[in-house]
Amino acid sequence: MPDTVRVRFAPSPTGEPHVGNIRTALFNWLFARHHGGSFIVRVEDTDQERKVEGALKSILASLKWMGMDWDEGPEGDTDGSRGPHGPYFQSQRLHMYKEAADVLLAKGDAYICFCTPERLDQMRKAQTDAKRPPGYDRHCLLELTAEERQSRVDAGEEHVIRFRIPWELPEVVVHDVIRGDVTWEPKLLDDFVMMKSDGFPTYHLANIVDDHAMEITHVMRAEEWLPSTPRHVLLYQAFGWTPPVFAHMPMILGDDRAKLSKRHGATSALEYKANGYLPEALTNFMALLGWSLDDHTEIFSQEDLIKHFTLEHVGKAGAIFDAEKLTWMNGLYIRALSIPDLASRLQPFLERPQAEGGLPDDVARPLDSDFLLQLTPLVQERIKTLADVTGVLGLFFEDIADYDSAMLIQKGATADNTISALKGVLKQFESAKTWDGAELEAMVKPLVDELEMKPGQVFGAIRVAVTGRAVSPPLFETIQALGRERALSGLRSAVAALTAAT
RNA sequence: GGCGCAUUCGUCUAGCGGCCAAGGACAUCGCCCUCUCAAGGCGGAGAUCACGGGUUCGAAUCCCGUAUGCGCCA
Repeated sequence: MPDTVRVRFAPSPTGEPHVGNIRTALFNWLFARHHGGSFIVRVEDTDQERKVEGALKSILASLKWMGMDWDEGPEGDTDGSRGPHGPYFQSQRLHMYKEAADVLLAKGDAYICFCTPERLDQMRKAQTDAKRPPGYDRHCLLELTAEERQSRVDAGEEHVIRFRIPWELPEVVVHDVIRGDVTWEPKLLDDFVMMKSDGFPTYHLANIVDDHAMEITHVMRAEEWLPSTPRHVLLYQAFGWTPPVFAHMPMILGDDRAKLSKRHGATSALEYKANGYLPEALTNFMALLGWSLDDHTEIFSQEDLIKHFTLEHVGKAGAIFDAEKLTWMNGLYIRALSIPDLASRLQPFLERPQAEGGLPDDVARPLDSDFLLQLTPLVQERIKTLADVTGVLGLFFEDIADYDSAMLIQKGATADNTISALKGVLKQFESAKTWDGAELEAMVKPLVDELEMKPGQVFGAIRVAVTGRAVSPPLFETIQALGRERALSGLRSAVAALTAAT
């Protein structure tokens, strides 16, 4: 590899950080880190119409959340000054595009066009009707003299600048690392607009000018950009610049194989964060969307990814975003976390407002972190996302839920022996010297034999009595965490309820 | 409509001419473990490698065509 790899992630601040874009960022970032190169963030904000307030902030936050740091790019949301090739906001580099356009104008590789949208529509319609491929007919290049064009510009007439595609060339080929050589006929490409009438460049121009100025060595972007690449190659040729290496990565699709979009579910990286996914898991999962190392390894730390990521292993076909597999992987990562680490990640999810999935609002915040530390082992292997925690641990913070006393009677048990069991357990627990799960369990065991019941019948009854639920973490650890008072009162009300019912 | 890319189990993929009558993982099913729920272990089912032609002693792997899907432009 060349000594200094320089790659860039070039988001438009027009919306949420789409996982497709974040995956592109990840591949670029991994490539840079693998080769010891630079990762540059450049903000492509020339489309003022589509600019969305706060979008850039979310995009940068996503990168940071997933541990992708950049060597050059924005310092904050508006300060594009980190690095020697700035500014890194395209809206602050307009003069460079203007100068570049003037160079091509002077060389005759570009020309000024005054055609109105109405005329263009008419032209296209005629072409379509004649079953010919639509494309600009070079009206302003062929029908107008240079002097005419200049005088109309001087008169202040609205105009755009078009790139003159070298139709005389037999072919233009794009060398793509992933797909090999892809060839186009220049005749089939039309003279695209590179400068709009408002003085803003189009994507094509700005992109090439910046990639060249920023000394980008590898352009890695989604496959949807492949069709515009021949135009870019032609631009590089017109400027006399060496193009970067291109690599078009497979797209991320929804379950209907169409480009992943909002109607397929969560598409923003920050949504996954809010839904309780770990950045480690998302990173690992996304890396595997279009890339793989071998036939058996699939769990990769960020460090592993950096070590192994190469373009040779990037696939060609689009990949469906399988949220189920992501969820499985997230569970795996949760189980691998240390208890203190997990506890601190869980805390904000429990402390969210109730309406957003947190504990009931009458539970005091912040939560006691020692208590949470004690509860964490009980959830660790029972949740797949951090957001699942409320469902599992809620019972430790709420009053016992109302339940039908019939729930106390387990399969194969009777009201009578269940009452006896509960009374026996209550008596034992009341006499307990210490409140330790293992000791409490040892007290219950003989009772089970004595009553000739199955362990599950007794345990199940106790579970419902102390939690109000049929499902909970392991019983005696739960009872220990619940505390003596809560356990005893649960047992008492259970006995009372059952007795009253019979 | 034009151009381009892609096509291996439902899904993510391994495979770069013989090791493949195709391997792993998710999901699914069954069994084991077990106080519930999980987690974990074991096992099953699941792909005529889109289809049709070539090339070759030999093709999932190379070439051509067709189909389908997707993308871009309009």
